[in-house]
Amino acid sequence: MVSNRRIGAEDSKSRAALLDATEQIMVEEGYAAVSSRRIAQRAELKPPLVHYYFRTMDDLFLAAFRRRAEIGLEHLSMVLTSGRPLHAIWAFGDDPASTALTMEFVALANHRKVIRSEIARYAELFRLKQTEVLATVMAERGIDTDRFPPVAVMTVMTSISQILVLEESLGMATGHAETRALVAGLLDDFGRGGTS
Amino acid sequence: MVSNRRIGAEDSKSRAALLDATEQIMVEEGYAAVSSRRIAQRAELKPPLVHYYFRTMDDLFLAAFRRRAEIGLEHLSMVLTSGRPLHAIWAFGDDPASTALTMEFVALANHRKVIRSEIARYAELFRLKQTEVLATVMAERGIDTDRFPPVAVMTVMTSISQILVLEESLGMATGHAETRALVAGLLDDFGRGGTS
DNA sequence: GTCTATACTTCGATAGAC
DNA sequence: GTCTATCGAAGTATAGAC
Repeated sequence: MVSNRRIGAEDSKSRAALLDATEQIMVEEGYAAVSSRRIAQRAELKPPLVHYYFRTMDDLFLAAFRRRAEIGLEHLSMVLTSGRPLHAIWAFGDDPASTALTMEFVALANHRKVIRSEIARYAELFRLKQTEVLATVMAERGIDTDRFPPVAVMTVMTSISQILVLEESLGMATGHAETRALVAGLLDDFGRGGTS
Repeated sequence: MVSNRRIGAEDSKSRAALLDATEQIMVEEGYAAVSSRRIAQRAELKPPLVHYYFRTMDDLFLAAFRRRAEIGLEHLSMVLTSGRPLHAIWAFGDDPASTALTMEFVALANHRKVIRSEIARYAELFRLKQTEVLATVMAERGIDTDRFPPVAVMTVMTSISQILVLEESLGMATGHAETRALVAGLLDDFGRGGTS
């Protein structure tokens, strides 16, 4: 049975504060540390307010994810029209704060089923958008896109940056400097228009 | 103040059952779904038994992680002496079940500080062990290890397989087939002894 | 439109009986 | 070596006051 309880306005200041608090707790302590009480405490509001603005915790997480994903899409659009699109694509995935948050949402998706499809949907959007730009650059540089399909190169780039950020958050470092140097070198080669 | 409460034997059947249950819940529902009551229910034991065998939940997670990591190290040792070490390294990281569990532990580490250093320690161990074998193979094949440091290649391979498995668990597929084909091709090239 | 009081559930953990 | 009884804290969510 669906509840008829009233729900707070979307442009409320408190609502935004609750979403901000949610993000902060996720990054600092992990998604499992997010609870209505902790969020309210962080936002300096009363716990039940969480349920006034978001009917369930799923609704809260969904709203937090969508807000962040939309910001990311806008950011990506801006950045891809910059002078060095390849480096821009790499730098985009190499941002620790946003990657950490993304990985928390992915972990969250494992036991919040309603989150899963939304994450997958946006992740596909990001990949396609980035791949589009990458394909253009690769074609311009005369790189063999049969041997190196842009979508595969894009997937590899994303994988590397995400895992590097993830490992660094654990305090790992083995192989990181070498990997970053390797990627930087390859990006420079691609940028100059090597044949492989 | 340290509790003097008694603790169960390490070779107890119930203790092993509790660790099994912990793993199952982590994979199926995420680490946040693991609670002493849920574990006991899954293992068909009484809830307080969890605290009899593990003083705290941190102790439980630590024991679960160590047990799995040691199994992984043994598995890795066996696999690396096989006929096709490159493919063995790749296949090792490309195993969905173990990767899913690993990613849950990583997510868990974000708010269970005592887990973090243990995960990092084992992850470094794995990387060094795999890199050692990779370096030997690359040297044999005459691959330029200055331009492609084995530890960087190893980091990249691990990144790709982990992210592919992770994304697939979300229901994503964009770029995966192309990426797997690209990796397979490169591994074959490396295996045959290309110059780059 | 916003917040408070509160019900109900589940959690981790301990002491002590068997 | 295992289980019962139980405490205090924290969780989600709702009804209703302001």
